[in-house]
Amino acid sequence: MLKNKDTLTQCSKKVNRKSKLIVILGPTASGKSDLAVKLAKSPALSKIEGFNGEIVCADSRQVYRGMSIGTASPSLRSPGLPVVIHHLFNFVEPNKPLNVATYKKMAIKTIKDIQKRGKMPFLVGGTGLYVKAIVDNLKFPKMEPNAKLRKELEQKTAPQLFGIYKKLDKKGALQIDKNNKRRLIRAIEVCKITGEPFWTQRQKAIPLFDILQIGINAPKTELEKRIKKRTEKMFKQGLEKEVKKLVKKYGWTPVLQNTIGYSEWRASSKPLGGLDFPRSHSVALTASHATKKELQELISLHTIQYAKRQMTWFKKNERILWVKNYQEAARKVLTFLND
RNA sequence: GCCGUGAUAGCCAAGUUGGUCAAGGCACGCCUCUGAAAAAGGCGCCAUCUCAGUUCAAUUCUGAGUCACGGCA
Repeated sequence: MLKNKDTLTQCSKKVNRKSKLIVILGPTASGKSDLAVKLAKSPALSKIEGFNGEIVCADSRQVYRGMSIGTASPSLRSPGLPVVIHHLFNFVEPNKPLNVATYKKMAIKTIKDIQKRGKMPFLVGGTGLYVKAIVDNLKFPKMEPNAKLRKELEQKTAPQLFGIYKKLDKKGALQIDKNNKRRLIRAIEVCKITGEPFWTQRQKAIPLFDILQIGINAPKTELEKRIKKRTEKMFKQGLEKEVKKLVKKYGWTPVLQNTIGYSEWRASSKPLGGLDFPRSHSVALTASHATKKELQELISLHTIQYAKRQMTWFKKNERILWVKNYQEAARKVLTFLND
């Protein structure tokens, strides 16, 4: 049954069919990376001619160099798994932040290149916006962040910023998050420099690829358990050393300050009421045994919270096919490829 | 055993010289998302240790009890 269909679609494929892209997403610690590797090298799937996967990162932190342990980079995972080529991992200095728009350009270029070589790209990661940028082909306002203007606007209060924005973009003002300074600043930035209202510049373009989105998730309690275990493992793998090394080399860059597993080691990192976190944790970089344990708990908590936020993002995406295991995923991939 | 201090949400923690009391913060639940996204922001949820007294009215004042912490012995 599939064979007949196959020959039929084979023809049209060459004419105007978009190239295929498989997206694997889910919350942190759900097992995306392992699943992707297995799918990419699956013997069952390799029967299909030309099927041979390469992985492209869709994770806003795994792109940075030297942050392997804290971001659970695939480079140090599951030594038993087959070797698959990974792209856009571990390649940016943590003092040169990468943003969505730049990421999108690079990812698309990488995906197209993989397709050109006759291989199947797997976009793998948990950063909702990054995935969306590719899947929905988001068209970002062509306006690079302006550090000077941002600094200037940063001094103002949210109501003040809202006042400014209202004058520049009436329609946008009705919808924007009034209390969110970061968004207001970006919106003003775009309006001021491009001379056009921000809201009309947020657009989607025609999708670039024929996309299958596979989501993997676990029940909440199980995911929490896995996160705790993984955090413990990070400490054993030498997270402390990694953090120290990075801080020594780059200082507390915005990236390091904004990454779970790293920021917690910082002196001024916010203590947590619920955990009764001691002030002494400000000496985290020379942490005592007790403090380290608390630090580990804090990192686990932050990771669990992050996982929930990720799910909030993914829940909305109705095109995601949620699977429980490799078999289910493999079946979906097979159908997708034969389609 | 005696003296002192305290007891407010799952945790931390304000004010009320008596007026439907109940600020914050964290956790927890839900959500928003177009160049910082592991970011930023929004909404929701939960409370005065027990018993008695004074009073029109007690979370607040008084007494006793219970528990906790500190000191003395």
